[in-house]
Amino acid sequence: MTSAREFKNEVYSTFAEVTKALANPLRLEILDLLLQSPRSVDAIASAIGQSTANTSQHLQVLKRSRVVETRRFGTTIEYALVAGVSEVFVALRRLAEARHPLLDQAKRDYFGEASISRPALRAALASKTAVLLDVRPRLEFEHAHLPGALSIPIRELASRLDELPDDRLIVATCRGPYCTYADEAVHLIRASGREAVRFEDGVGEWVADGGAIA
Amino acid sequence: MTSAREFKNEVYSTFAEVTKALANPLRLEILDLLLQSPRSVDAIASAIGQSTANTSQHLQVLKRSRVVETRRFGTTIEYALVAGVSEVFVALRRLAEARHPLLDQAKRDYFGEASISRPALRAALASKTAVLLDVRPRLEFEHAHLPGALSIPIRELASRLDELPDDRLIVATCRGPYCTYADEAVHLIRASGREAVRFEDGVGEWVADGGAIA
DNA sequence: CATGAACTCAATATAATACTTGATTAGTGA
DNA sequence: TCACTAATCAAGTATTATATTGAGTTCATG
Repeated sequence: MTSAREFKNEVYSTFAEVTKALANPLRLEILDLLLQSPRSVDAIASAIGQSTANTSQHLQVLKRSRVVETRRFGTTIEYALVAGVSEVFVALRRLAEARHPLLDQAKRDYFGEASISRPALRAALASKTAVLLDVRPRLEFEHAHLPGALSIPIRELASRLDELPDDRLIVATCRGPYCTYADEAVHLIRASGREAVRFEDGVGEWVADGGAIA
Repeated sequence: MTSAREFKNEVYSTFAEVTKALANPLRLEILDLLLQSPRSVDAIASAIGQSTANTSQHLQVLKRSRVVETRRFGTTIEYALVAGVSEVFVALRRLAEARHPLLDQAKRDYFGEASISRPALRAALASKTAVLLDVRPRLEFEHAHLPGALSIPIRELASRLDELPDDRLIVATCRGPYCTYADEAVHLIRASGREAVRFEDGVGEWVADGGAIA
């Protein structure tokens, strides 16, 4: 019979297997990507700027602690978040931001763009004074998006600016608060003479908080 | 001007400072203790069965990542959780348990005790067919407890059994699902001829979920 | 100001992690 | 079967984390 102390050791060690999987910047970046949609190893590797081998090894770590799961399609293997992970991820990010206001500061310093909050966005959409523009790649948009959002991937935006109304505020959104696509979009749209701001959160936060998705 | 990649590195590295603090079994056990009430270094050290020096160093890690904070009282220094941490901790524990059913299994195998769920407890308390007994140390009880709970610390329970009603179900609760005091209490109370079960969660979970506290 | 208690710090040995390189496996299609 | 692509594995090195020991602080009290 094991002692109560051994039992505790086992419990907290098992618990720590999950937290250790989250204890690495690259793996957090990977989870942030997977929060949007499942991806292949190669796609993740190029998104985070790492070698395939290194990316694969990080993915093994996440898989071993059952934070992600895999499906095979021919020669490619698709990694996806396990249910329940997105809630923890978003909660953790909130905590990190509350403890380190510099995160927010760094973002502001770097981009200097205006952003719109969730309640303000809701109000603006309801009164039809704004439209929501999702600039993520088509696949991610199709996987999940906010209701009423327009989809123009950032790569196509420059050539499709004429699809945007010019009498409303354009609210650009992408993966999350650290995704820079929305900021690029704001630049582009403003250059065309329209008004634009970025959504201060992102699709990930909204969905994790139970926001309706289409 | 920093590149978008450097900005991302900074963001996820800062983020990982928090997750790294959680990536160790002893530190998780410490957080589980602090979820109940603030404590001195010595108290934590003896609770987790580690040297004062080692405990102090783990606490420094938690403090550096701003997961805990300190207050000095004379020669003793009290460590406490920072606001927002308990939510993350409980969410993480849920995820860990969902991924590792063995945790639950191990608990059941070891204790073999019956437990009562939250809705069932609410109903039983409302109909006055059960009383809730909190067996944590007095200080923790005073720091926060569930409404209507009776307080008899586990050490005093054997000599105070006559304070318990003998016509109602006694529901024992302590810190959390891995705290073994509640199981010991159930043993003792059953030996006195009364009916007893443990509460399947613990005070920590209930409070983190917004349950009313006295 | 000397003492003891509560805690922190510094130095060390050991163990675990991260990233690279190059080899290997699994599946696809000519 | 052969070549090609996607992914994993294995080995080596550099870095980082952990627990122990013993010394050093800080503060209340006589």
